Amino acid sequence: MPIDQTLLDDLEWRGLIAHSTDIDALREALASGSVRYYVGFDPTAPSLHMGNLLQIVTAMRLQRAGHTPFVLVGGATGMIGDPRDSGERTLNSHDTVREWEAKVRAQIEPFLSFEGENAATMVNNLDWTQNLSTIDFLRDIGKHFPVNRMLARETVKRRLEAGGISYTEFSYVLLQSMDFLNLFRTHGVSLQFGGSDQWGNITGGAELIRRAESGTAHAFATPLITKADGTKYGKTEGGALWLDPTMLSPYAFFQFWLNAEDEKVGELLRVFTFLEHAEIEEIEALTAEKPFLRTGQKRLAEEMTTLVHGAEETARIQAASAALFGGGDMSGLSGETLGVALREAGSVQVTRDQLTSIVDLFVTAGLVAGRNEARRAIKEGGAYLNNVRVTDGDAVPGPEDLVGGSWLVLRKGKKNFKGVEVV
RNA sequence: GGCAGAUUGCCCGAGCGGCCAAUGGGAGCGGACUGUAAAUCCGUCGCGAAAGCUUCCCAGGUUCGAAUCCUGGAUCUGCCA
Repeated sequence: MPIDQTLLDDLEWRGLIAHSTDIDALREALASGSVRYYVGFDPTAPSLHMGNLLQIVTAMRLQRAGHTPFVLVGGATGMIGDPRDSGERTLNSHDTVREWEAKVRAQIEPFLSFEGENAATMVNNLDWTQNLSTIDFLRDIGKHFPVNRMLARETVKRRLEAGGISYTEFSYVLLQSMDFLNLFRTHGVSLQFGGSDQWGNITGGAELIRRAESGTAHAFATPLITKADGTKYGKTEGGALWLDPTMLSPYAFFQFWLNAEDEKVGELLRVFTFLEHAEIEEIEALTAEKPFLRTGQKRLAEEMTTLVHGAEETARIQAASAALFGGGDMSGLSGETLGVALREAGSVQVTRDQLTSIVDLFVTAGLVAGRNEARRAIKEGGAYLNNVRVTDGDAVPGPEDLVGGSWLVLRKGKKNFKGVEVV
């Protein structure tokens, strides 16, 4: 497979290199042949999320450019958990980690190619840690880590100020560094990348390779994706932007991207999509000129949902969004069209004789947490039945309210739809 | 091991015997504006239609009455050993 010489320029253009080791050395390495690189994912949840997706997409870029991926699922590091600012993690049980490990692994696989000259390889750091003795670990790995340097790391400093850190999490960097060293030794892996929050762990590995092997390893980190105001990105009402469709519906996933801020669309298109430079620049210009068209958001949502959930699902969601957000009057929609749309958005089934008050329907459909909240929404004028503002929450919808013969369209606020199918 | 301090709703943080379901800020939610954007402004924000019910780390106790006082326990922080 020929090596794409423009890879690093492309990564830089997209703003994907927030930190790196010697960039010229990296450029040279990437130009001279298929580089074996690694990126790791710890099974700290049953699904990957938006932050991981950025790493996956980046791994895809490198593979498409001719380099050879080694994807590490951290069966061992997942048992420990890397230190984060929010405080000490709760350790997960062996069984839980095993289970999540399998899920995460299966989730990553479709994105990479496991065939051809630069086929991807999945590795698990449990393989080289589970039989490692503590003494060997301390002698072979620990000796290369001056505690004063470890203490100076940003994450550790913040944790020390914020109340402390366990020895377990403090040691995490040794494990990840050892992973890089091990992959360097056994597979000739010479490049690691990851999120910028991992930069300390990543350079730890490069440093370890230098000390232990006198070898040269490269590394870079992708930027942290934030909202326009600098706060954390990737949150939906339901929590994180999970890739697992059972944890976050593809419809909600699509809506997340569709609602991207104007100021962020260009950046998101650059880092997350495979669109060509010219096309992105064109979209950026159009977004700046006519933001109300939301061209960038639509394209972003389409690209991302297609990547994660497939083209068919994306087409269904687009049709659903068009139906639901198309306009005020629903009466013209057929039951079939509406049914498809509402099943995407989320719906419940109710039998004809189970039809209850509008308040209860909002609760049943899961649009609100309780009847109080439903009544509040109605009082605030934020509750709609078939796109008509609800004034009397105690009213019970009758046959004349059924759109397309069997559907009630509930809406809370501007964009939260749920369907009730009356059967 | 000793001493001191802390623990309040999703988060931060007031309250220090009745007027406390608990000030304030943030997040969230709704409305207005707009474009299913941002910013802004307004409203809302334990459960319950209401009466009322369950809350202020946990378990007891004092009191007519406790988030507020006492006892024991848990966890965290600091200082000393």
